[in-house]
Amino acid sequence: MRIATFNVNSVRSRLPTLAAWLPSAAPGIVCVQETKVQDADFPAAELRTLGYGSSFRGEKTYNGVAVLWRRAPDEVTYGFDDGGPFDETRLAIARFGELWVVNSYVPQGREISHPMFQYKLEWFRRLRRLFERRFDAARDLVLWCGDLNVAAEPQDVHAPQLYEDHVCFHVDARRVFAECRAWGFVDVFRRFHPEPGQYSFFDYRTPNAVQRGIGWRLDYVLATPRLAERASDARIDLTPRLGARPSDHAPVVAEFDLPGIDRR
DNA sequence: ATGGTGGACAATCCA
Repeated sequence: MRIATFNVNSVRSRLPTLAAWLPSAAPGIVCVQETKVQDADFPAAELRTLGYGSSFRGEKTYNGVAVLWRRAPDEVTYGFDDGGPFDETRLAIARFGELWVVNSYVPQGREISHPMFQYKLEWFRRLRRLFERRFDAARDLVLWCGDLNVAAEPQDVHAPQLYEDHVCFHVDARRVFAECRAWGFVDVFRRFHPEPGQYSFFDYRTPNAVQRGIGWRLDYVLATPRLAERASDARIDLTPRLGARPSDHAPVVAEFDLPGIDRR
């Protein structure tokens, strides 16, 4: 079972990219972020012609998450259930048999001094409490995917010394992300790629960023231990960037031995 | 120190 996460930066403008990438990459499940479309206008029919069903929650212009699948999930819920902001266009939880897929688009935070940065920190704390309430880290098969808008370690950004005050590398953002992971997640991609220079995000404003290695790892595939031990590979797929209008993010793709999920 | 590009949507906001 191949599972991917992909911040598409508008699912409608990225349809040609998806039409080229989905058949060749052939993921069974794709966690999509930044669809930037309200539900009435989501291109479900176009994705269906590519062989994928979709579950989605979006809004006009901003945010939006979707789960693309070859075999339909048993249930999908959106947003938080803790009485705080629902953020249903940033969080989707889909169950495929025993496999729980948590797809998140974490708030970027804007600036360290901006209220949205505190909102971002609180978002990670809320997500950790959601994991605590809903799942058993030692037993359940939970996959946490998405654009998490944090470079976890210095090797996850091309010039860490430049970005200590950046909302995606500030020590407070890295700490709450680490505390959320510590609930019980393994960084599946990093297990297969311990080497530096593996980035999933390249700023549009940096010319030839990929070729120059000027990027960030902001997109993650994280798994509870029982799921992580079934992983056989993970990679950042730069081929969608070969198209005419690439997203600023690249997909992260991982392979899991989950025969019961494929054939359920 | 600043601005660089791209997306949505129609003047800026967000990343």
